Amino acid sequence: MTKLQITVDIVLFTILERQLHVLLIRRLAEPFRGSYALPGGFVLENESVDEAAHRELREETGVEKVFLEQLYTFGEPNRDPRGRVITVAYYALVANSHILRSGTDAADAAWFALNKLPPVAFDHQNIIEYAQQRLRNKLDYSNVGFELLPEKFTLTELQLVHEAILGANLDKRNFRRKILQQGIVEPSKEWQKTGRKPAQLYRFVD
Amino acid sequence: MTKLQITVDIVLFTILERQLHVLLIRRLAEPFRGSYALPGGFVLENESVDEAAHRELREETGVEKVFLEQLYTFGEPNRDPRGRVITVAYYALVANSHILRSGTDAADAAWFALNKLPPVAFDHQNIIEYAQQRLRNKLDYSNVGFELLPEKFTLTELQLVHEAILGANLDKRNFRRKILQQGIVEPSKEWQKTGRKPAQLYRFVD
DNA sequence: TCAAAAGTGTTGAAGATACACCCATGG
DNA sequence: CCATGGGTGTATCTTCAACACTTTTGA
Repeated sequence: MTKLQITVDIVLFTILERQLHVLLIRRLAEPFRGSYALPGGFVLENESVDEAAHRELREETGVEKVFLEQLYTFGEPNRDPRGRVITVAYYALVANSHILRSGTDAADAAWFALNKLPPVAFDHQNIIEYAQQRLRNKLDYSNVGFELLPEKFTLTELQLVHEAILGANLDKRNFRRKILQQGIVEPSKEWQKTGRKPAQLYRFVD
Repeated sequence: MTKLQITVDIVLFTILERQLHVLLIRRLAEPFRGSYALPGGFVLENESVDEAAHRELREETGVEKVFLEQLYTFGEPNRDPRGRVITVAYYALVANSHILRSGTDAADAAWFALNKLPPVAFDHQNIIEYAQQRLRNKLDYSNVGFELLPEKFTLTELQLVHEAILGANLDKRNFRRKILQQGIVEPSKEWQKTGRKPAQLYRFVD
């Protein structure tokens, strides 16, 4: 009897060039050596599953203190050729200002746009699609969009985040009205001066 | 090193006396011997986690072919005093016309209204609350309510299901209009004759 | 004839959608 | 001076919420 094992896998999203991207890591070991896979690893004896997800994300990508939420548990008997491995999938969001640590674990990590994914190991393609769907749904009834932005942001940047997640264009005036009358942002005293015309920087309020 | 184990636990809902009820089973073994717990058990080597949930539900309650959906995975290290046990929680819905099998496994199974739960073992109280919340949310954007009714039902019965899940009263005219214009029910040719005035029996259409 | 549950429309408020132009700045 | 992206209002439609009486039947 082979031992049953539990892993966590994390779908880490960010926005790059107005598109939703996912972090993948090239596998150095068999099986699926050389192909890309989600960051993740085994759950240790004395940590919760949530802690394992945070730890693996930190070890493999250097990313800490991010939004991280459990997604679904994938438990088909043959999803991993090494034996019986059940994985608890998570998804996480980082602003693109976060920088990936270049360490041994993260040696070959890279961001991929969702419509340009390479072939991925195991059932990770499924997991990624499931995460994307969850993120879209969640955008409707929560403030999850802010997790993909730095502390201060313009309303146009926020709109681009929503458009990237939904994969659709939104009307600028309707979007701004909706966000402002929800009262979930407040103007900071700063203006973004990098564009043609200065733009008001906002901050998320809880 | 103690072996890591995976269980499934199932929150089985039904409607009794206009109230949402949960099925609990009295434990015959330590720990928590004599207290109530959710039906569930260990995931076997060659079955998927979903299959394990279906199997445990069948074995412990006799219930088959019901709506069953994964809820959340609870993985705190000390949630089970026997050792490291991670549980994948599910919730399931049955019409109250389904009858519990009286077998050895289900010897002491009983339905409890959600506001009259006895003390329950492990972290099962949490799991039940989580399931109730999920069910409420799901009612808004899905047809999950029909799973708690027999094939043919009156609109008033459907409304009572919604009210039981939401814990609130609904306006009859608004409710009926909403359901009918969604086009998710069709009138059958039968009428329910048990009440004072005959009521149209409807059927769910997909 | 009375009690109980079935069935049926309208109105007002709020929220969502569609739509186009002027402004400030850097190059 | 022009190209770029920032910023702003209104009209319409759809959706949701509030609200009360008549009908059929069994007891």
